[in-house]
Amino acid sequence: MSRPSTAADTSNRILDVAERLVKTRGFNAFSYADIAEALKVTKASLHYHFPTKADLGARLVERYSASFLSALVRIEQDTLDAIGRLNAYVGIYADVLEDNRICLCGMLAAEYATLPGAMRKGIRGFFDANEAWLAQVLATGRRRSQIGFIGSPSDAARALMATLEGAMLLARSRQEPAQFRSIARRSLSAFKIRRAAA
Amino acid sequence: MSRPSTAADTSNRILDVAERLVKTRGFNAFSYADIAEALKVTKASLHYHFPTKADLGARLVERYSASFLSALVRIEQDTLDAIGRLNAYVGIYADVLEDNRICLCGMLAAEYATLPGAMRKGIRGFFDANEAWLAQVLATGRRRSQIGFIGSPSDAARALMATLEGAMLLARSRQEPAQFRSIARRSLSAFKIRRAAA
DNA sequence: GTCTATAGGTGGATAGAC
DNA sequence: GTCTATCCACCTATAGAC
Repeated sequence: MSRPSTAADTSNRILDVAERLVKTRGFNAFSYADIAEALKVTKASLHYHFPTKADLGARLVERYSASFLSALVRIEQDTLDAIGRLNAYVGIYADVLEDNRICLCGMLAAEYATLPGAMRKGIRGFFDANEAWLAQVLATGRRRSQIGFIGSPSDAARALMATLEGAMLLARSRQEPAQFRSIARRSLSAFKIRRAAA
Repeated sequence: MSRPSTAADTSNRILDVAERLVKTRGFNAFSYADIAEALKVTKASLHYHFPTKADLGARLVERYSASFLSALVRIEQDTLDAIGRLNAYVGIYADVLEDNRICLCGMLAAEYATLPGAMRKGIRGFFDANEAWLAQVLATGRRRSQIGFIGSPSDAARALMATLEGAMLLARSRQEPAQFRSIARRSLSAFKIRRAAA
């Protein structure tokens, strides 16, 4: 049942390794040699698929963003309640935190000043799309009285994103993934409506 | 009035440049050559003051941590109100965000997996001390009914730290420092007690 | 304390055979 | 598409003169 390896397959395997390396070490702290060793190919082969590291990085952000956004679409289809949607959103982050990794775009946001233009643009796009999705979930949830919060949906969305990204950084440097979940739970509980009577 | 330059002076000037570079580009994305050029000395001279880059990095975290903590002590002396103290705390972060910089330890937290042991230890110490200070301010403020929040002071402190660190990342990658202030204001307003009657 | 000079290694990237 | 071989720039770090 093994089919011949295609360029797309190889490219994706390269991106898989690169993504893991960026999430753990950062874009500036891994090399083609690292990927070559992991895949048991030579550096020259990698350059066939991604001529420059900037190409690789740009494609990486693009793929990560697309996969993240399609997960968001799925959440909206599968879950109708606002709290449920927010829980699922946090769940995506929580999954990443395993094995000493953090959000790809969170890591790249730290390295932002050193990255090529295409990557920067992709990172901004990721955060913009996340914010837009979250804001829409929050606005809808408030309109339906499923959640409550002060201020604009965009402001609340931004604050939640910032908290989650920061919590990943903090939790990883302390080797305490549980702290991420604790902070996330706390942030979400702020949206819960306290019922008037028991 | 110019006194002869001492080793301590030179070391501090080196650390000043290094700190700026780490805050903007990260520890892995600057070199002795960058510092040498900025200070108009040779790379070899730098190695006299800091034999290895790991030495430089460790000293950097140490100095940053000490300076940050002494600022916290000053806040506690100068400001008695909990809200005032939290505002001053946020102010320290806000100042850093100028010129495309972020918190030194926030940046290093992202690069954590690639850093030498001494730096890692220093970063953990920074976050631990920050959390302890914040938790104490929150606990005291709640006891005096100056602020209100749910859960333990430590949990609230961690969440606030995470939000501020994440907000710096986000605001910088969007070139929108105002978004940091907006998120910070929002976080602090959650601690404000809503008075029963006007 | 700062310099010149250089070692020894690794980075991204290319040429050309297969 | 993958390989061998190689280039050149840059990195951290050291030796030794001044």
